[in-house]
Amino acid sequence: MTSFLASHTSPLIRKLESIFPLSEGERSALESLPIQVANLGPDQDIVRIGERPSRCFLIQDGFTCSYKITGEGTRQILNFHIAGDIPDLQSLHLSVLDHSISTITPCTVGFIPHEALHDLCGRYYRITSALWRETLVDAAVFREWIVNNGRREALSAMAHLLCELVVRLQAVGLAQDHRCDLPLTQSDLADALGVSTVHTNRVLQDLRGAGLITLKERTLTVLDWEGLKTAGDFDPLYLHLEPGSEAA
Amino acid sequence: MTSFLASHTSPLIRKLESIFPLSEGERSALESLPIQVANLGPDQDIVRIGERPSRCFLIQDGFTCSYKITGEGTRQILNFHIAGDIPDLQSLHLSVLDHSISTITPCTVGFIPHEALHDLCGRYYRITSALWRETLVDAAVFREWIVNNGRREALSAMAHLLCELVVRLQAVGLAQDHRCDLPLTQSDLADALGVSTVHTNRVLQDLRGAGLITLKERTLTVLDWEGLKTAGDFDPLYLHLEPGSEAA
DNA sequence: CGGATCGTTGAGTTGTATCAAGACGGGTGG
DNA sequence: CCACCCGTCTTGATACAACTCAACGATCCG
Repeated sequence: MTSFLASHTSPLIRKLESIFPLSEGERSALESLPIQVANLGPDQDIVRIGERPSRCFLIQDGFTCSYKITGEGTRQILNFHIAGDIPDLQSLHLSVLDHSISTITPCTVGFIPHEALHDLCGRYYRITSALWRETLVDAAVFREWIVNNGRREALSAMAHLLCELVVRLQAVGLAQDHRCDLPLTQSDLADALGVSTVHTNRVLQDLRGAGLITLKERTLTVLDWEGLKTAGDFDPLYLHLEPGSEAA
Repeated sequence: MTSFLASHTSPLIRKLESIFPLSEGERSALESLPIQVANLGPDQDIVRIGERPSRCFLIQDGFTCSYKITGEGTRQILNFHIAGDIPDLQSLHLSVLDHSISTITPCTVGFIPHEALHDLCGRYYRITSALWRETLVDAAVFREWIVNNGRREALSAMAHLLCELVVRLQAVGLAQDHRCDLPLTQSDLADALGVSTVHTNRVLQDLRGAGLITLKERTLTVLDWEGLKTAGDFDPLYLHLEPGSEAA
């Protein structure tokens, strides 16, 4: 189930290269990061709240989500993570995890020891900056989700979430022409928006009825991108994408 | 209204020292940061969404908040900031601001050029780590606010928010015995929780009626700390405070 | 003293939750 | 290969949390 391999850092290298061109030394340091690849099943916790991890993981394939469970037992999803993301990069400087992260689909992930990352950051300030920036973009997404959960009604919030997912998937080549594989259940979407699954179902029907999307058999197609953006009050500014990777 | 002064970085130095003891070099580098102090009036934007700032600001005194305005014109407050915070530290690596920050009370802030911070970080990896950590704690607070807005009812969310404010104020010496100055209007609280001001008013009355708090003339007193924590489903883990600064 | 801001209250409305039940579909074991 | 099961999606009926609108009281400040 688990194997040691060098040079499984390509999703990370690609991401950093979209921010600045890597030097020889930077590239080879990244390529020689020790990384332990694992294949995980669906709906399986990767790390849990309260733990003190000694490594981060890089998603190579699949969907994961960060979440918390309230005292009343309801789940709130905090973010979805896709290929190229390092969902628990924060654990590099926050010793205790304040949320859990679980797979949604089966996933391939690569574990990288904190020690190796600290070593890398100590030597290359630009890589530190780039990794720091990654965590700052995550924070920007959290901010937008506060707005989504606090000030948008369910229909608008759903439209916004779908816009975000399409743009992010497009940025890593997992969506084309506003169409993508979206392996989320209505219950996952409900827990991301903080609404019930019943209401999620009705909201999706409304979006379909308005001719904005189709969503079946885990495939999302945006039929009317401008309409969906308007319905969701969506402005991709907060995703801080580099020019070029943005959606039309 | 604005003056140049050296050595106005003491709130920052105190904060970093709570994480690790500073070396001679680190301390003197921090003390010699160029900082431009300004006194600002209440309800005044410090930075605005869309701007590309070339400096960060450190709060020396007063309350500020980060916020966004939705397409429908409603405000969502994303976080409150108090003395010692650097609310737009993220602008060091994200060129465009994705939200605005405004004063609530009159404030004293110190502006620090990005250039000086980059220079400092390039020379001292531990300071980089500490500043990075600050932004990670902010992100952890955003995560908790997603839960607050998504999965808690207004009464519970209000209790949670008040718990957070008391603990954070206590950590910087601005609250004692679960009592503090809280210069927020009900409208501010409403915009933080994503509810209407009318409902905020009623929720506060419920908390008073339950004997959990008093709140008048801008002074919050928690009468029943355990009760408020329970009502708000509050666990301070996500604030990542150092042991010692935590509330009882 | 008048105006502005903030807090409070009541009445009616809307968005969303809950409960309950059935439909659909894919996988598994007999 | 069929029967069954389980997770997911869907629908209807009812209940509740929170919103809006409107008005009024309290304070503070110029």
